[in-house]
Amino acid sequence: MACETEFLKRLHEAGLRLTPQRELVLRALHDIEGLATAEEIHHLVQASASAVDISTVYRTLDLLSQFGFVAVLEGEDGQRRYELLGVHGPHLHLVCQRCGAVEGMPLDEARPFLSALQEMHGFTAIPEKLTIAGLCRACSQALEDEPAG
Amino acid sequence: MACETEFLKRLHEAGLRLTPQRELVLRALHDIEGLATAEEIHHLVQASASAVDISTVYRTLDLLSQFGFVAVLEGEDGQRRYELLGVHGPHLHLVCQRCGAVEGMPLDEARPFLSALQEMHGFTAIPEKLTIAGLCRACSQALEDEPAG
DNA sequence: TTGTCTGCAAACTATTTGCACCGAG
DNA sequence: CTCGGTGCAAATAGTTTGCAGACAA
Repeated sequence: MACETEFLKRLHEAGLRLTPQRELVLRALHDIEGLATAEEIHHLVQASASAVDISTVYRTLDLLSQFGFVAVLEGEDGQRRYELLGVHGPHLHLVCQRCGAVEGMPLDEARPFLSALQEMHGFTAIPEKLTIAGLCRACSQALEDEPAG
Repeated sequence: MACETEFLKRLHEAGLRLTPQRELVLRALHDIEGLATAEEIHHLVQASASAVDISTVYRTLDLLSQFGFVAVLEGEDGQRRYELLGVHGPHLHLVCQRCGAVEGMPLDEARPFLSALQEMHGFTAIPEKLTIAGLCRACSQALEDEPAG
């Protein structure tokens, strides 16, 4: 986990410390390999250290997002999801509104679109934040077959 | 407001009624011409009828979104924003993370990208839900001039 | 010692729900 | 008379905050 060394460095720069709790949150994010809610992360952390409070998880996630180590996404259900950046290469998320599946899409495929945003609107998108709602292949097919959904 | 006639029709089809409260919510959405929180809508409605409760606003917004008349977006601050569809033409939103400005972008400009999603991932995006976080022209310039932000 | 970090409990906030009454068809 | 709709109040649920004690530099 090279991310841990990076984290430690950034913490030190800011006069902060790398505590076991913070390590565990980082590890949980690393293990999950994708989007996770604070509660899910908390759950995973508690498997190793049951005394860790969820408020500590929130505080650590806040720290990690300030450092730019994790992306924070607003879910359709009003819950935030967190994801460790830089582990699986830059990507954005396709979220199916029907089954909830989340597919990662390499950023390169969106590059022309993001450039167009820049050129036509002077808008610099933050791709880690980009979440696209829609229907996955399976679900759009299912809805075609049975339109009375 | 042609939308009102449409709304009435859909309500009747479902055996529901067009009440003054529902009319006011629709009018508020129409007047705002963009994204608004439930609270903002409630505020506007109360200017005409101070007794209307915010729970009624929520219930009406829910109804409108079920009918596909309004889009519901999750804001960065954990608040939902609502927008009447079909009034300003299909568009998506560019939200500046620094100043909070929201710019509308015609859907046509995103069409190639949405087609690519379909072809490469079999994913059918719901463009009304598409919110792109980033920096507007002014703010990205401001950050360049003064990187110690 | 100095300051950060933590767990706990309580506060907050946006949203949802239960319920009794009102009112249109 | 029958049901849908409303306001009110209370419940939820995710997240944030205040605080006293624990702990590292």
